[in-house]
Amino acid sequence: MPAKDAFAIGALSAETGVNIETIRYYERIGLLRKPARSAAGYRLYQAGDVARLCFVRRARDLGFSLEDVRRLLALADRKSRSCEAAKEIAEAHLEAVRAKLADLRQMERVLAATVKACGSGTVPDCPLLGALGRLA
Amino acid sequence: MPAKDAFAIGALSAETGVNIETIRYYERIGLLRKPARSAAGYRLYQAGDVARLCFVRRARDLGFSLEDVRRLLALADRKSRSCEAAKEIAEAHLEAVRAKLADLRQMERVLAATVKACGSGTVPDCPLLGALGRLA
DNA sequence: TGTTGCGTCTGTAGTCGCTACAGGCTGTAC
DNA sequence: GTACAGCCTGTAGCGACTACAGACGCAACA
Repeated sequence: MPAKDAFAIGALSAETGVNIETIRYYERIGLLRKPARSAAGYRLYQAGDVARLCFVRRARDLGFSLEDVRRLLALADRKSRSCEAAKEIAEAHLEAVRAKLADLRQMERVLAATVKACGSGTVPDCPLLGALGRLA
Repeated sequence: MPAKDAFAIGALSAETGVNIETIRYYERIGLLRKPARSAAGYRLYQAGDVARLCFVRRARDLGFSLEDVRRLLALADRKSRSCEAAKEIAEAHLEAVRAKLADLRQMERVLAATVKACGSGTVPDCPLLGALGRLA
């Protein structure tokens, strides 16, 4: 018996800001459990599903992979007192973020310098293209 | 008539640091032109191909999309005196890089704070999981 | 009672930039 | 001759969606 306050996928999408197709995708890959269905086959969600999907969205916003999200969800479900496992996941991810940050900063520096070298575009032999390499 | 100093794909890969499969991929999508072939069908490259592929690699290292790389290559080929078009591409990309940088910095801040809140993992009710949202 | 128009369904294919096979041919060294 | 590395094509997989096509459901309004 689906509760009275059940709602369809469009409402869940609106509530969480997660695309409808993405919600179905999450279900397909087993990140979200399969919801109840109406007689016509419509997915029927409840308040708990909103919370769960918001959790996923926040984790995704923080850049966690879906695999990480899956693990974090499992941990949150288990309500284990200590959060060592969660912390491990987050720390590993934080390191990855910092590595990517360093890469991007480097890119930014080089790009900015290169663009600047181009000045107003009146330089003969574009230094930007030159920086990438002479062809033949 | 392929020049005497022609070499196969493995050498091009070693020379440029670009994976063999990636080179073939670049050729398939038309980023690199099709090289001459030996009697047995082996790809035969020349010095110019090394320069070209290095150009691609540097651009990729700077985060340009393959579509951007394609355009930059075309510009470099045209040897047009002014580099306005190249500058436009680079500036647009630089902006995208900066946007991503801002995103990542935000992620880093939140993640670092969250991990820190977890402390040594002895806190009851993991604040990390809590930050993502209560389930049920 | 239509019919309009949106919402939802499934299933498949496309995106980006590779990467990894499988299964076969080539070229060289011993 | 035979072992073994290198090369070939073609296809499928990755992550995380996104975008259809084509069919059905449902509520409102004339």
